[in-house]
Amino acid sequence: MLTDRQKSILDFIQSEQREKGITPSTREIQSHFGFASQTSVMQYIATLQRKGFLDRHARKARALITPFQKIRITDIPIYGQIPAGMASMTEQSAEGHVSLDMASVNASQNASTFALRVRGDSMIDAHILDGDLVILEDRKDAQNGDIVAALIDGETTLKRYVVERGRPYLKAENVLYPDLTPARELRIQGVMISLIRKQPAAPRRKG
Amino acid sequence: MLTDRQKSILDFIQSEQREKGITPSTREIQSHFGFASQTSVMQYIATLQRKGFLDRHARKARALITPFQKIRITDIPIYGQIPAGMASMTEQSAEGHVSLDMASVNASQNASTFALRVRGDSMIDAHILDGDLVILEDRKDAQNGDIVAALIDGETTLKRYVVERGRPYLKAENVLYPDLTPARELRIQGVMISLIRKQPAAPRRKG
DNA sequence: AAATATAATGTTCATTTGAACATATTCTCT
DNA sequence: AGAGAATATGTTCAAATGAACATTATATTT
Repeated sequence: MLTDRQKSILDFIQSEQREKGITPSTREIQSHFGFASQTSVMQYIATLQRKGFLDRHARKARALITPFQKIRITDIPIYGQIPAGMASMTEQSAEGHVSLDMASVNASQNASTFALRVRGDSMIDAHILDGDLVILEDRKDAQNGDIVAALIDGETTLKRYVVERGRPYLKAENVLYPDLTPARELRIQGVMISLIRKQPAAPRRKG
Repeated sequence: MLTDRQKSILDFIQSEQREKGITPSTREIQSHFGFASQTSVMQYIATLQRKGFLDRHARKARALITPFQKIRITDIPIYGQIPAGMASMTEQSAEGHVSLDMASVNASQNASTFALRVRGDSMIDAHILDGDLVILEDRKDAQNGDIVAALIDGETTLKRYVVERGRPYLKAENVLYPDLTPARELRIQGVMISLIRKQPAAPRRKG
């Protein structure tokens, strides 16, 4: 799709954008590649733009827009504990954010996502540990077998959603924990799509 | 920390950066706020910079750097299998990238990182599954108990690094797998700092 | 042999853009 | 009352920057 030369110009623009926070001017690109004329650069920019590898604002300074900027990076809000009620699940109550590209977490284009900090080991057999960050898609429906954040009888938990003989219940992935069958209602707040774990540093001694 | 007016100027710069991909020029900021003089803008920029809310490249066009850009988002290359030899662990041999903020993966400022796609279940007792993406810091030294990618007798694996009576070996976190004691050499290629898992969609039926 | 895409040079121009200077008003905190 | 910060104006200048024009050369494809 791109010639070697074209790719190297694009790479340069991207790396400058990354490292310095601003895109290079035509003259900076020119001098980096040792061109005797800016026109060369203008031609490369035009080509890259035509081929869709670069966007820009004409007649503005340093107004190149690299695809790197376009990698859709989402800011996912992290909730320590979802309060009982969706209304309060606003940006304000978030305890932080994690930023990453949609593709790496299975997120579909339009779905809104949020993250939960896992407390306890009730999902340990699903290899979800205390402290893990679980990323969920904001959905009200789940398939049998999905791991969901659900509001059950006024409290929110992360469990596996299981339907048996038409009746849904929440299953803990730890034999020490009981299944939760909803007395009144079972409201799904999100479906798990991904997990992020920070590996703790090794303790002084280890068995 | 910031006055209302200062905050509104910063907000404008950030929102332009987000929406258009480039930061506004002083004159654009001027006209947006209806200032009769650019000097006002220059003063705000100086103040925001002094207070640490804005960075910039002096004497360059559209060279403001907003904190939003500063969330250091790293592109971590993903290797399917580390080839036996560090030389070939270049960007070229990467099978993809994951982009996320350093803070979410425990990465220290200067360390270089890479990711490995886990194959097999030899680390399942450490809750690392087949298909998981393990993020490692590019380090040659490890502490007893760290999970590492290591080159042992010519092959690379992900195992726990254990030192016993002064002798290091690699321990699988699965009783079905044997410990690996290096016959010749044990070269550490990286220390695990984080893990990313894509949760597979629930299968049709689930037990 | 003709056509087309890629790659490069040299020059000139108009506009965009950041920067500096002197000055003034309002507000808050001593 | 006075100091200092925040907010604002008006003007001028030099440098940075994108854009256009005419030309040339080398590949690759038709």
